[in-house]
Amino acid sequence: MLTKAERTRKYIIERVAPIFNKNGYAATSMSDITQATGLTKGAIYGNFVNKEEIAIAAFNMNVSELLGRIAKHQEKGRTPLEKLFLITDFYRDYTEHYKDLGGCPILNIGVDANNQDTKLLERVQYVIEKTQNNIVKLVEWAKQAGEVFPDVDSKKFAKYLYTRIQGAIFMNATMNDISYLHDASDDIDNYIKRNLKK
Amino acid sequence: MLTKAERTRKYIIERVAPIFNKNGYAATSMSDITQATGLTKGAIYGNFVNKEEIAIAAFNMNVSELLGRIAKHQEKGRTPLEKLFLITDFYRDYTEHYKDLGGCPILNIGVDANNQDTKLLERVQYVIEKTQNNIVKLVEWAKQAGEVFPDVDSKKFAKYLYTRIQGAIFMNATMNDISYLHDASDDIDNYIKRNLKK
DNA sequence: TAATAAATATACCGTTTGGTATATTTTTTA
DNA sequence: TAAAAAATATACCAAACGGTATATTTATTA
Repeated sequence: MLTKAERTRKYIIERVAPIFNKNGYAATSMSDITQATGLTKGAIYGNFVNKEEIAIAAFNMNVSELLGRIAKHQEKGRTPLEKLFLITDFYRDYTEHYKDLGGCPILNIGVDANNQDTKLLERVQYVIEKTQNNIVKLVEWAKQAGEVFPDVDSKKFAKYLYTRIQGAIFMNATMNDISYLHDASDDIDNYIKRNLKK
Repeated sequence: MLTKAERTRKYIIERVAPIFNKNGYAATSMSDITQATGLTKGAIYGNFVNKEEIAIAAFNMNVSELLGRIAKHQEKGRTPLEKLFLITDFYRDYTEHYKDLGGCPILNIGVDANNQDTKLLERVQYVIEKTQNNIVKLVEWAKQAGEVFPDVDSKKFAKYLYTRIQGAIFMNATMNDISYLHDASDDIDNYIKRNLKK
């Protein structure tokens, strides 16, 4: 069983994660945090050394939540290629996830932490690298399964997929227009069908 | 000739624009502004009603500077198709411009102003809309010039181009890797050659 | 160049900031 | 259930926040 402090810590992060994601680091104040949690500064600083640690924990939670949802969505597919298509499929109704997470943590914190917070930026970079590697693994698996041409540059494809989606996420968020995500998903699907699929 | 106030106003904006672009609204303080300009609060508030007005003026300057550079780069081309290719060509060494502007104002302020500042967000949306319309006009011109197939969906293409580039700008900024921009430019060029060009 | 107007500097305002020392309460252990 | 430990609340800190009233300086006009 979790200790009281562990439960409180988790509770704080859950409550605060969407706020940091929406507002960014500087625009999220300690009083925002006490207000959202109903706790006092004593409780907050008893569980975190400073504001930055809360922001990092919040980002980590947002990311694991997002990646968890993608992984769950991918369970519908059996073959690696099916799982690949389920990534773009996930982002087709990203707005739903967008709402309760308070936006895309990679985009929001990536931009927010740039020139501001080294630790946070390094975490963002790590997550992007890791996510791209997962796509690489999927493509390599698809090669072995004979679903994809063996000469495909899986790293280059992973970067393409990720970048195409992130651009669409930004445009969707800024222009409040879901079609950017739909078009991106369609594009990537067509790319796979034309250039990867045997 | 400009009045003293007009010169000061311009000077303040020039000095402050990259700071707002890098740090975002909340993380840029009035003391950052007085420090960067060497002026006092009296001088600042004599020329602007509040911090938000400075931020908007800074964004406007960053955008017109960026769009001005693109327009200048496009002057090298004569036909509409040449001018289209010069857009992607511009972004191939965007890092250079990235440095002295303090990043891409559309990306940075688009993300920063979301959920934070309505006026700024509306300005970002307006600029995106306008920029996309410029691409639409260019494609329509290319159609009339017989360089591009008449059945091309110019609006959809403009959205694609813009989104593909913005994604690459984000990835370039976050991962500090120029290859994202190179690949994006190459992709778009190939797309034009395969789907637009007669 | 003297008077007027415009622009900038100074000194201050109340509020909020992130953070902390300590008192109190709650949970755990014996 | 009593004592010890852990967790939370209270009350406070100096510094920084955005903003303003007014004094001083600099430009402009006559």
